[in-house]
Amino acid sequence: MCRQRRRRLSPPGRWARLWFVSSKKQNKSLPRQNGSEKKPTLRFLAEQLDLTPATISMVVNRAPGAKAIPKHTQRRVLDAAKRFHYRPNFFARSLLRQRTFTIGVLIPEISDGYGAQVMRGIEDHLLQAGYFYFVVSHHHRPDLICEYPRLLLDRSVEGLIAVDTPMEASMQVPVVSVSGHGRVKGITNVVLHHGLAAKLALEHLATLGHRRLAVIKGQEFSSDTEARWNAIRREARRLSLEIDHDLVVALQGDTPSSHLGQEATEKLLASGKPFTALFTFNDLAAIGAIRALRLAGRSVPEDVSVIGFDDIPSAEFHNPPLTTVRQPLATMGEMAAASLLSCLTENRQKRARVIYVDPQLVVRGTTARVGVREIERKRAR
Amino acid sequence: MCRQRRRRLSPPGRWARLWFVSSKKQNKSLPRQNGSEKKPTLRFLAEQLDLTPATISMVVNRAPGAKAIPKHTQRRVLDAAKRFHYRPNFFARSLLRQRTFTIGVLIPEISDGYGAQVMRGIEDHLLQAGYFYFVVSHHHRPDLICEYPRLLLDRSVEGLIAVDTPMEASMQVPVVSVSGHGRVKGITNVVLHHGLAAKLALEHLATLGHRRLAVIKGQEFSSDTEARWNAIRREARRLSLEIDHDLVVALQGDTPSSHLGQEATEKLLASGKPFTALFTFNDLAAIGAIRALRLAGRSVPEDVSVIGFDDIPSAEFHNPPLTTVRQPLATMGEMAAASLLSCLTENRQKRARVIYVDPQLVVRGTTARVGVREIERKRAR
DNA sequence: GTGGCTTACTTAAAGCTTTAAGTAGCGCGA
DNA sequence: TCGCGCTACTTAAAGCTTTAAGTAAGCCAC
Repeated sequence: MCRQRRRRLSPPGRWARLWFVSSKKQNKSLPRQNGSEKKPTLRFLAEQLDLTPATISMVVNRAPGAKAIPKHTQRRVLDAAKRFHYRPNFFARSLLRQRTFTIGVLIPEISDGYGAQVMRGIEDHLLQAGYFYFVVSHHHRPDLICEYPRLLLDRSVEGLIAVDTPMEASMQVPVVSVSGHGRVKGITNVVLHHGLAAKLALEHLATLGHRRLAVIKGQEFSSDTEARWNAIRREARRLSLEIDHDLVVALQGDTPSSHLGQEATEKLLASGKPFTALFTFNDLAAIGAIRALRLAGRSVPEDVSVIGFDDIPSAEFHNPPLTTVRQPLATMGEMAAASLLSCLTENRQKRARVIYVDPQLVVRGTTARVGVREIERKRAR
Repeated sequence: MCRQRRRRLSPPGRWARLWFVSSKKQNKSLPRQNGSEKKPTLRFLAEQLDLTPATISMVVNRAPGAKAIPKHTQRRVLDAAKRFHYRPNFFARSLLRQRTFTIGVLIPEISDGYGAQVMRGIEDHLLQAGYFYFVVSHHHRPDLICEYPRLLLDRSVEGLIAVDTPMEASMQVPVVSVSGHGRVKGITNVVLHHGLAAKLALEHLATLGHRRLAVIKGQEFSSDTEARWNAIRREARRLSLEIDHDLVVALQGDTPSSHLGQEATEKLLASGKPFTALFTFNDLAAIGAIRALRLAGRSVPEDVSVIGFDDIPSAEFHNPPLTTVRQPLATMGEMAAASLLSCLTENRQKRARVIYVDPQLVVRGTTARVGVREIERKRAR
């Protein structure tokens, strides 16, 4: 059956057709009860123009097949598409093409400085490349860490970015980790060069004359905790800095906050062991630590030097401005996104690998030459 | 044609069928070249079990129609679904049901304290309700503010949440604003009670003896700027606080940062006009302002009291801790999400409205009784 | 006057799920 | 032996788009 022909040949046929069309049209284009106009579909457009959906599709997509459609028909189609604000249904298209241009992002918190910075990099890259993303924050809850990847896969994300989040190997889509837990088969990992970070921080402290160092480690669940601590120990040994067993504590608690750093520091002080420098797992903790030190009557940096980690935006404007090891968090997010997209577009079987990024020491106001009393003590020896 | 019957009746028919099935199966279940197993579909399951997709669908969804399916068949289906890790295709389902359980969120930045806090509330509520969301941050770029809503609608989001982002009225989906620009027809708006905010802050300052107030307004593009400034003026008049024309400046610049507050404060100081209190548009600006004041030799709060706005997480741990007007940002995000979802599920034609939330004054360490010099000057009068 | 080319489309299937409506076969009662 | 009702499913359409393959009509050439 070729409607077009019939129409050309027989006006009555045409009228019949038009009657049919308009009765259908009523069904289709009437505002729905709930008030919002239904979106126009290819078929609706086709009926309006007395063509078939296939034709419309080829024209609006400028598909190769559209070459066979004469210019005036193309214009007719394009005009109608504009007039009715036609936009292709993303889901129908995804269903057919098996592409969704959607990525899932797993992160402990979006709302703290760390997560937010990484997200910025991820977002930048993804949106620019025409991808959208779902974010889910799991607050380190194991049930959510297990469930969310499934839910994201249900929504046909094409890939996953896991920020500071443990992942199993066997996902059906490419996965890139930022600060991932160890090497996992098939997962590309963007991680900081912890060795360099430790070197930068500890050499800085050593140069300032510090010998007795306290350390606040991260929580168990954080991917960086172990690697960083190992790097610190190694570096301390190399520089013959003392790290007393009692002067190493870990952050306790799930929600990122300076309170955790404050509490950890109180433990450190309670040990009674002397220290002149403190290296914390992140800036948030450093800021809390400074408060604890001050409340205990020690001034920063005169009595104790403090080095943070991350360089979150508020570090610079803290009083005194925080000396810290900068992680290029936004860049790491960007790299993760870029790496993931290249997995998707290029040869899919790209080797999983580790991408190292270099930290940077940012010296500000919370580190200083070791205090006078300490110097005197050293001379006495 | 009833395959099942034929099978039961004639073994040869069954073999033919099985041969057909297994040849098809090969097509379907073979690992694809790109390495990842294709996801099993209803049809695949149906072929495995020699049933039709409809049956499988009803069973796995526990649809009313499944009552007619005997238990042992149900078990067979459910077992197969589990064995092959069957998960329904979200897109096919959305296409049919015309529901996507997806929301779009428009926000200037996710990565600053303000945006991140609001997002936290939004995310909490949305994920709990089974919705996912796309976030896009537009950095106040007009082209993006115009384009992103369209892109989100293309992806069939069911609603939009606009955080501090101007929106037109005519979206095809429900829209809820947080700190929206003015009243827009059809858009529900979650806004702070600016009158109360101004009252809390200025009464606090007045009680401390301050008379000469400087103000840092927000940028033009920020929705709250005007409303808050009007409220401050009204309240200042009521309390007969002076606000010299030269002691009102606006933040300049697109990227949220304490630098903007520092620069604004430098302008204030350059005017040469005296002031003993400063009310800033947000905490970030307050923190920058404190730095500028200190660099100019004025201590906070001894010489100048500073009040911020928002109560971002770092406010509490600033040194000195920041006195500020707390916006319940996470709650506002939650309310926006809740309001949007109720639009979607309840009677769709819910009246657009304004939801006011109350700020709270958080007195910390950056406000104090007006300084000695100022008191002497007052006495001299 | 028929074969073949061109033009301008159309057809049909695929992608996957859901749902109302249909039906083959069987057992039972009249 | 017909009809009814039940069981256990199946069928077909809908939701919207894309694509390869098909084709009606007209025209030209031989």
